Amino acid sequence: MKNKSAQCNNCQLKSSSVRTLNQVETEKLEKNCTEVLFRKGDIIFKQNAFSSNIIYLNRGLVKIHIEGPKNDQIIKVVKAPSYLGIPTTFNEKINHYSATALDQTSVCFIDIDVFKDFIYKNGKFAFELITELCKNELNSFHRCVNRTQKHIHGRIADALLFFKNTFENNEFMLPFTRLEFGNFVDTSRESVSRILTDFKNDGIIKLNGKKVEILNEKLLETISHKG
Amino acid sequence: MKNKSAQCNNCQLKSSSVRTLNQVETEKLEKNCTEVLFRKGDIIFKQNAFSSNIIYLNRGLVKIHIEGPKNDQIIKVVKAPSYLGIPTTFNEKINHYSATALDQTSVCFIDIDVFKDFIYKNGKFAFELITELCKNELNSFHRCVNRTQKHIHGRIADALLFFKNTFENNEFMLPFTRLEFGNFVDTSRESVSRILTDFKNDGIIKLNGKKVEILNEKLLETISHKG
DNA sequence: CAAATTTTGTGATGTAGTTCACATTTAGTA
DNA sequence: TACTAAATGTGAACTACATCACAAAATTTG
Repeated sequence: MKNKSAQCNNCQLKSSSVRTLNQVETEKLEKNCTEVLFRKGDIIFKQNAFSSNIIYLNRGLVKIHIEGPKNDQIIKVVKAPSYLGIPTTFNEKINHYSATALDQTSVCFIDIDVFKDFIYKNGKFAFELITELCKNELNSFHRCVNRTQKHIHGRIADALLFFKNTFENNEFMLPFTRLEFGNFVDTSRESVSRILTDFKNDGIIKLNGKKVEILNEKLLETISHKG
Repeated sequence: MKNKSAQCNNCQLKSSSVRTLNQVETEKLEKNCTEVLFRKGDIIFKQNAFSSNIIYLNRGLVKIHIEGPKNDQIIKVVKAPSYLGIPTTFNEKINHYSATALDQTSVCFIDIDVFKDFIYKNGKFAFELITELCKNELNSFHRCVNRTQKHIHGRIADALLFFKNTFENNEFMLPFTRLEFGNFVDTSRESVSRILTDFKNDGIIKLNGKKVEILNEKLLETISHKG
């Protein structure tokens, strides 16, 4: 974990809400914001710990996960640039979920009072934030429906297509162990193994450890739709 | 469906955001707001239809549901007073889910531009709204984890405790058919039947059709926790 | 109020996916 | 570079629920 003073003014990775800030506001943000680096596996914030800052993901990939009654569940995987866990920080004393870096990751910690002040005083800022929160809620509804109603083959197909989109490439390294993959799609690590080799044997993907190449995207989509 | 002109100023059921409005703003709201009554089973808004208004539930009980790949899934049951489906209306062309009245229900349709204007110009209004959206997202995460990780007995126990809380009474009428109950807890209607009679036989509830009385809340909670 | 329709309960059967067990492989570290 | 620990693959047995089938209630409607 490494600390840098933030350079919000020159930052190329502003959120749509931060882009609404004027010069004076941006300087205020800069004074109340630190950039921190995390390595793969580092915990950025932890469920049940006190929440203190608004966290903005500049660079890297992060998993958001909740300790459930049975397993750790990976609710979503977030790619920079994006806010991390506004709901868990905003007017909540403790974090309702954890965030863990899946690769080399850079994060801005923003003072929550400064952030709230922007909401109060800058209508555009509030508006952009609300828009983002609404999008998140819709996504989480759809993810939940898919999680509960699709069979494993469909859910794993979904996950592979999701990674294809986030890495913007047909070939990518899974940022997960098989167990984590299982926690992402609500199955056991054994089932993940079995289904990935199914897909490999059917010529849908090329598979070598964590390296995946999607060979037949169409078919993956069919499997996703049919559940 | 019956239409009334709204009386926002005297309304006793204001949302925390609307409570932040001043006299002038409240009058503006009143001019751009109509109250509509729905009966049990009426659709308030429908998935894939164009979304047009912010909808505030004054009185009654509503189910929010999404058509999934397999079943209709009831995402949540909302009790008045509360906003209905801000995420689905806000900056989205079409509704991502449906809302259906579970009993006699009264709803305010608020012009979306007036609503957006409040966000831009009244920081407190925006702040309250953001707080509410954050709470909703956290709830939906927890619900999703419970849905996917608990066994049916646990999920049905959860649902019964939820109704106990929303009706604020140990005795209540289920607002659901067994099929809807199944869609609420992700099972078949048959399993709902079986497990409710299990609970009845174990003396945990008294059951007569849709009428339920919780006799052993402690045990229900244990079942809920153990999954 | 009688007929038609929807809702419900319950047994029998089927199955998707879990869990267990153990052999390999891979990665981490002293 | 060897030694240890973690991650992975795969067969076999098990199980929680789903699905099917049908009878009985309850509700709706002409």
